[in-house]
Amino acid sequence: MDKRELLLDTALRLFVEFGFHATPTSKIAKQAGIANGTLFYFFSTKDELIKALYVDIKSRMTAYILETIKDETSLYGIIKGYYSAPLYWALEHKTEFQFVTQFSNSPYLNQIAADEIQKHIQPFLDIITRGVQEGVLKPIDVDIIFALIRGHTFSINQYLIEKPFPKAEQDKVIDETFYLLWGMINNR
Amino acid sequence: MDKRELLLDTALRLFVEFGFHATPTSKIAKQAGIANGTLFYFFSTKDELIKALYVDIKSRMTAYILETIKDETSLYGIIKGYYSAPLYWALEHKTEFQFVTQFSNSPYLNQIAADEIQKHIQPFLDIITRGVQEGVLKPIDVDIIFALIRGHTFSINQYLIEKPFPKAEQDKVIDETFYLLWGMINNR
DNA sequence: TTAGTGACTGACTAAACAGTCACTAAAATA
DNA sequence: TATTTTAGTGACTGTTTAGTCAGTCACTAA
Repeated sequence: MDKRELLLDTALRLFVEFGFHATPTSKIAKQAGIANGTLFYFFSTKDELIKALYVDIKSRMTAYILETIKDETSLYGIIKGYYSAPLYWALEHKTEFQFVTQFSNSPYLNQIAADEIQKHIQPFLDIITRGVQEGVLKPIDVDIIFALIRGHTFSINQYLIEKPFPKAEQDKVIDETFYLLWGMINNR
Repeated sequence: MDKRELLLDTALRLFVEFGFHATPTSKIAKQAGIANGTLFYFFSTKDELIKALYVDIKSRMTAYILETIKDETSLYGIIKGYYSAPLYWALEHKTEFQFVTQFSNSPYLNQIAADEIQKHIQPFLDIITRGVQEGVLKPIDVDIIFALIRGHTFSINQYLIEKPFPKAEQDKVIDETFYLLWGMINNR
């Protein structure tokens, strides 16, 4: 791991544990075993570091999701992937997921360009639109369906964090909650 | 509005706009037109102010929800109330709701005693438990049902913020999304 | 009328902070 | 080999910060 990565990794853990306000750059550098000035060599300001961390994590998560669904052909399979892949990723990357949640619900999110966010969700919106057009999904506003699926993911992630299960049971929870979700949006 | 309230109100708006890290106590006092020292007369530290604000808002929201559902007798009505009342409250108190969201997803939440949180949600958990026992709700883990309802509320709140509708249409969205939610958890 | 109280003030301070800068050591390029 | 670029250092600084404190003032009640 090079020093830039090491800084990002250390910052991640400190931000999640103490919050942005209570994590000085000096503490990040010290804990990473890297000189103070090096942090500012890689990131011009503390805010830049925070934003870079978000973009970095977000793109890794997106890559994982796209990799997971790449062989799915049915709408059902793709939507299930978009629901469950983030959950599996979150279980393996708890701190990262928590950071993204923290960041997304803070005023920092406004500092990320709208199209940077849009580009991550657009493919999924297209899929939902197709689902509605083909009559597989209920004829509801696409943004509502999107919000519901995403909300479902966050809810169940929260549930799985608060009640840690063995792996096999986790899979069962994810499967069964998708079944509930699918029942809600699917056009029977 | 007395000075304590004025400070809380000013802090609320600044925290939501700039975040905890970028809102110094001096800025809060100045913007409220109150002396610096007065802030520390009412709140011993900045952290205390932040926590007091959370507790204050949370209890006002809970009071509103309980008031809304107090005459409901059916499980259907109560659960609908627990879903929709926060949404109506959030629409009238956007900044407050955003603050609670921001706070809840930050490490500050850990500083709030677990039983302080529990006391707000316990009555609702009891209702859900009754619903499952009576066979009105699907036989699923009560905490899952709770997580799903709460997640639904957050999702639709987000949707309503991003797509502002006229009042009549808002009501329609809330009603129809509750219908979807009810279909998912109700034991047909 | 005096003594006390609680709300409130704003100048002040010590510590902490983000960010700078002059400097190296090593690697890439010429 | 000589020169430039890149990665990295850590002591330093100017500013900002949370929090303090000595004191004012309106009011109360004995």
